[in-house]
Amino acid sequence: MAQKANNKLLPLTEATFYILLALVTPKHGYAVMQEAEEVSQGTVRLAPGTIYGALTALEGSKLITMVDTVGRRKIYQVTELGKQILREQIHRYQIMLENAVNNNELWAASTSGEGVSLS
Amino acid sequence: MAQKANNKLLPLTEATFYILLALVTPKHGYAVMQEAEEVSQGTVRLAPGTIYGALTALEGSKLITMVDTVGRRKIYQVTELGKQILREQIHRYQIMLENAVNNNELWAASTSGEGVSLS
DNA sequence: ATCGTTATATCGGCTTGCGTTATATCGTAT
DNA sequence: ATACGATATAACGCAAGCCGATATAACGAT
Repeated sequence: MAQKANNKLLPLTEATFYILLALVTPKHGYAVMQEAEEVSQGTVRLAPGTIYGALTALEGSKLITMVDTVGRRKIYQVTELGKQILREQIHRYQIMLENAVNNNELWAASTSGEGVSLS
Repeated sequence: MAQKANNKLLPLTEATFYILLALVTPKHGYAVMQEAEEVSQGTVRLAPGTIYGALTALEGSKLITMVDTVGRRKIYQVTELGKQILREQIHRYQIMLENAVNNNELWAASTSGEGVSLS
């Protein structure tokens, strides 16, 4: 359960996060692109260059591995290391959300005393 | 309430997120540095260059504004736009977490190292 | 079988963000 | 008053990440 040593690879970008998450089940680049856009509810859009660059980098870092090739399609899958990193990133998101939701000022209506007039 | 128009500024990096969050209450650069590191439980460490660069950029994007100067200290505070962006980013995190926790494969115990079993 | 269309991957450049280092100002003690 | 340590800001350069345009392969239609 030692999850402290890998922090060289953190934090993940949103794009990388979705790519890794999609590859929990094996698939090829184009499919990752589509799934990421779908599950993110359209908040992330992976351009071709983004995904293949990321895929190559991720493979270099051993977070994903190529498990098969179907025609010219390369099928990738997240490694155990990749899953671990993913879980650590999730934890980071949890910390951020805790801080955010506990910040009353952030959610309060801005009619209170501060009134910073926009110049 | 989906504010879709501001998405030019999203996603925020983790560093930027914590800076913005810290500036919900006005403070100067160095203080932001300390608070971010504290509330993030040490997961983010803002080097000097990181924070002042970000501060300048953020001011340019009108996400924060300088509300006062105390000696040579510049006191910044998040603007209403900044808060809005912050909330949108929080929503993005929520979506990511939902996807992650619902992914059973991710949390399943790995039986034997790398299962290269194709589906 | 050939052509046209869609799917899939690669390359190269541009932008942005981050960290390192250098510099200025403040507080405090003697 | 001055010197020293702590606090605060700024300028610079490198690397990473993201995207657009482009090339190649597969597939269906005629």
